[in-house]
Amino acid sequence: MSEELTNELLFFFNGFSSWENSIVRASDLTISEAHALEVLGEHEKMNMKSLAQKLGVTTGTTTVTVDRLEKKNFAKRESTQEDRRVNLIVLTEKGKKAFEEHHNYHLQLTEQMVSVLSEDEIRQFHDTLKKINMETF
Amino acid sequence: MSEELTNELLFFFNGFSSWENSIVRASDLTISEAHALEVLGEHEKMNMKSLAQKLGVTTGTTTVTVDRLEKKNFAKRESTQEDRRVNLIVLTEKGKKAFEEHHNYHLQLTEQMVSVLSEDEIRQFHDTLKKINMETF
DNA sequence: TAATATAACTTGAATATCAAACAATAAGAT
DNA sequence: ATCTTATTGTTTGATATTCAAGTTATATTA
Repeated sequence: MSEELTNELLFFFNGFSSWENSIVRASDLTISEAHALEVLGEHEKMNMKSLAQKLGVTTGTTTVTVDRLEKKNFAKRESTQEDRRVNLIVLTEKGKKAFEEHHNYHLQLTEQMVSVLSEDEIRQFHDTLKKINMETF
Repeated sequence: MSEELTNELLFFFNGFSSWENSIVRASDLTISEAHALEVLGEHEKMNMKSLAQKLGVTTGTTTVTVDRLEKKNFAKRESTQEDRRVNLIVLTEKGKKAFEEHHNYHLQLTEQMVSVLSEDEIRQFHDTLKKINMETF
């Protein structure tokens, strides 16, 4: 029952991961830089702690990643008056452009995935994902 | 149009990755060992090259991973008459058990995901995934 | 003010990964 | 048959990824 669905799901995740890795390797970003960029692109300003949480890694790891993003000029740290311990990370123009480009690849993958589906199937698939995301993750 | 669906997909993949990582960290396997185990558990015997391909890494990387699996007694290399360059990797009893345990977690996650869906939705979801997997990955 | 908590960084160590070079073996060509 | 080329897997050297634990600076609470 669930066995077959599980295998399809694993194949799906696996396919996505491989695709993602090959996209990233073809860019001038490393994997963790790309992951950080994906998150930062969706948020105007973000402190280290919430970025770390979103990425599912420790703040120490995030420090290293943001160091590199900063060195490569994709992002920069901004301090804030309210709490002087906090660093807000913002994307530079270069960072925003890199995010857009990366995001476009995601859009293209989505288009390719749904190209085999009918309008109805797409809608249904979207609804199902929403439900699962709300409930499970 | 595709924008929203893309975001749900990214959230979905992200949720799965985080879940997978936390499961693995709670076990006595590393991430790459677990990935190799996932593949090896589905194949009786597998040579290094095809294992590397399935994992989406180089054979050099796979050598290291299999070395550790072997050292930890989860798998072993077997040589073959037909082609003496080839190493066939097989799981030990301990490896098979670890695979089963890991796979059970996947089954549980699937159950949890579909618990919000109707019978019809589950069938539809399954069909859609099959189509996408066939076409895209 | 003193004690405690929090945000981010640093350090040291283990893993993960790649590209390139290498060794052993197989397959194909002349 | 032997010479050349291709393939399988390992090794090497380098970089990247990550964590846990400890540190520093700043906030919050008692």
